[in-house]
Amino acid sequence: MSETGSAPPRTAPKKAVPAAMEGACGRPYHHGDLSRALVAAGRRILESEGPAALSLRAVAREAGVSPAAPYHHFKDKGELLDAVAEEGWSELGMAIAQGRARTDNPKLAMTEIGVAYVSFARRNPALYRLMYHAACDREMMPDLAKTADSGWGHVAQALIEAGADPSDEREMQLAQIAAWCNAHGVAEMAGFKEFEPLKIAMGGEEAFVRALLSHVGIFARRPKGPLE
Amino acid sequence: MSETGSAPPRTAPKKAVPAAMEGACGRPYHHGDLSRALVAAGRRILESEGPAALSLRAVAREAGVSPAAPYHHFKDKGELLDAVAEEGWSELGMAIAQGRARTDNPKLAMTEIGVAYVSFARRNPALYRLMYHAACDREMMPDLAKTADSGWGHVAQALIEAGADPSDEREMQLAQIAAWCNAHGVAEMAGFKEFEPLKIAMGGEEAFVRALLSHVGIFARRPKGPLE
DNA sequence: CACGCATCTGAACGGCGTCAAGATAATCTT
DNA sequence: AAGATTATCTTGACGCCGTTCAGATGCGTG
Repeated sequence: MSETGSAPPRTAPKKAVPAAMEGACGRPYHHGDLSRALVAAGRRILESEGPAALSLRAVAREAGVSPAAPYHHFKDKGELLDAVAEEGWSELGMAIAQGRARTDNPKLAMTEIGVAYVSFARRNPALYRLMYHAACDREMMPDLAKTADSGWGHVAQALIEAGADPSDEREMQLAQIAAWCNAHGVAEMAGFKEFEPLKIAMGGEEAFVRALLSHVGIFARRPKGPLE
Repeated sequence: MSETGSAPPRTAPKKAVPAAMEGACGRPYHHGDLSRALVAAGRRILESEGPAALSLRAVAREAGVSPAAPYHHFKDKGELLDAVAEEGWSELGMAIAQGRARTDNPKLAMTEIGVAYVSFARRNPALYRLMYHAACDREMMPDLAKTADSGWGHVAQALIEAGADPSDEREMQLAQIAAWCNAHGVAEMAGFKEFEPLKIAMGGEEAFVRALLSHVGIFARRPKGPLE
């Protein structure tokens, strides 16, 4: 009961709907699977009203349940937000895969991955912030950085294809982390209002982001080699 | 009365203390200059109890005044936090200057600046987060990035000394922004618990940060030249 | 059908940000 | 020096928040 992510049907298929009382949308028996509805409601509020309006009560209201209902699916507000963040990380992983697939040239793979990362963060700024804080405050590392077939794996492979030495484990790890740091930095700062004129002068935000990333080293060609 | 930062004696010298009723510390007439006391209290709470405990009421409590007292010095909670953030940016500017002064080699200046930036953020994680959000959410750009003699100026000069072309205004601007993005990214992500083993294996956080920064391109030698 | 259990509601608690009205004390005017 | 003015602080209140708990509701099983 006080456990966290052990077994509650967070994403469970929920057997089957008892077939009755479908109120326009789908709300099976008591409510249906509230967990998913709550996560969705949270995301909707986050996008439309901003993070300041993302209260547990508001989420419950949006989902049409009482303020206490969420506590039967999440230990507290933080856990609900974690679920929203997790959904975000998963989508970011897919965005990265799509970005990687956008080019055949291995030398450009890192750039496309970086652009995809930043683009996702810029399209969902509030969500990205939530994701980052969830990953940072709790020790909850996103799957993105754990499973080989998600974003992290693509980064590793792109680094190898760009000439990194896969046998130097520490260097590989450092390069991956450095790439993540850079993408994160650009993702968060690309939205500053003060850069607007420069963005316009460069013909749009994507050009701006590409320039920033290419300045960054890892995302441009990087001939490898010792530091000095 | 409803004005914000027009004239209230935020940092004013306060003429003189009426000389009387000094209760152990310095509290001139009604309270003294509450503004400063509130900012200091806010910072103390932020450091000791974390950002979640940083409520306006807690700050007032810490400063020994009623919950409504701060409203005679700040329009709302946000403005008080902005004041805390501003103090932080000012200190970061000094930290950068100190970092720059740590080496005579112009080629290493950028690295030292980056290390100083990240080091400050790592020593004051909650404060740095507050600073970043203040700069990001409001359009309040920190002085760091405006006045020539603060951090920004040092970055520009370091870039020039490292071989950047000062006549190419756009490139200079981009390089500065890129440097800031990178430092920000490393500053925020260097604290991830999952990197702990790697940090230890590298002999401490500073070595880790230096490696990350050097991977980043701008902070290492960067031979300049077109992208491809 | 009756029972058990997961799910949801209603009411309540303390803490929060904020505001309006009143008290207090420093400054200004005369 | 005395009264008027103004800045400063307190008290009390409002609505919203996160959270808890006792009780209602209705699904699934025996």
